[in-house]
Amino acid sequence: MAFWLMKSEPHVYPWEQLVSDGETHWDGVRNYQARNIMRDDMKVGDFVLFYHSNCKPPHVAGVARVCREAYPDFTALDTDSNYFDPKSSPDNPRWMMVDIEAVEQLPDTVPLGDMRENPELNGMPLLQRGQRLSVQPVSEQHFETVCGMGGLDPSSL
DNA sequence: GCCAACGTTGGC
DNA sequence: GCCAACGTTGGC
Repeated sequence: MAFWLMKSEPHVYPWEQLVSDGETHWDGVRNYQARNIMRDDMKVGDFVLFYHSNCKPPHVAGVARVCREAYPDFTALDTDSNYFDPKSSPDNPRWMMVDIEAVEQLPDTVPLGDMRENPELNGMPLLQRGQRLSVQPVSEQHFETVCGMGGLDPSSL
């Protein structure tokens, strides 16, 4: 069992949309490091902190779970998609995605500033300078701390 | 809107 | 394989 954090801009795909969809395919990741994490490391049942970036304030909104392991990101093959990549092909798909499902909304969203101020989160990748990865690892301890800050008992998951 | 940090591209 | 130029991310 591993723990992850995934970023989404709320005006692109908000947490509320995941709740209403139930589950979704995480298309559009075009960064090799993030792809490798999805392809090699994310397993069904892993928990995911759903993070809203590029908003005021940035915050963790809810807990999701991986419900399908990596498979080709078909938007890379779709010429009509903003995520189209001419270097990807059906025989040799360059980009991968996983599916995630909503698990629990945090009773209180957890703002980035609060996370920075919490010494229990020291070393969390999200808080490192210049961190831009849209899919990143979270330790179990940090995962539980963030849940707690959001008013969610992680042992209830 | 600014800009620091980082990733990618492409000429050489 | 180096590295300058450029594009993107994302907090502030």
